[in-house]
Amino acid sequence: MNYWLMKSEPETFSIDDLEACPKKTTHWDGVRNYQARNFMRDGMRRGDLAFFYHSNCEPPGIAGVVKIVKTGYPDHTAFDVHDQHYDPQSDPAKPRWYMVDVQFQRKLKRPISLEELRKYSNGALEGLALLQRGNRLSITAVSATHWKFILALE
DNA sequence: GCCAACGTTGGC
DNA sequence: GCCAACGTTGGC
Repeated sequence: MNYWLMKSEPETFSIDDLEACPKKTTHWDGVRNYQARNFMRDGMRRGDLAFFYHSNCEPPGIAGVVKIVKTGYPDHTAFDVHDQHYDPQSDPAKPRWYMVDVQFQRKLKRPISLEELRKYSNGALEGLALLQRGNRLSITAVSATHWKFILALE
């Protein structure tokens, strides 16, 4: 079992939006970064858990927990000319971009803000990818130790 | 294969 | 809205 952190701008798609989805499940489309793709295509396993992180909002931070319920498969939005995430260089015969399905598990009892997480950047959360300088990666790995520590902050 | 220009992310 | 960080693109 692995742990992850997945960012989303709540104005675009929030944890409440996910909870409102049929079966509280959706596909995590639109990722157009190779490192993040590789995590979804090669790293994520069914049953893995991920923090749902709200980015580009006030305050940014971890809002809840989701579960990976379907492993990596081609991101069809890359094939759709009318989609915002269309990529002519991805074609169904050789897809460039992948996505997974995630299911809502729960919201945290209280959101854990980035500011709060940073307090531990030189301590218990040292090495957490989210806190690495200038990390804009939308999907990152979380160690089991860091996962437990963050949940204990609730 | 280098690297300048460009586009995007995301905290502030 | 600004802008630093940094991934990607494309000319050479």
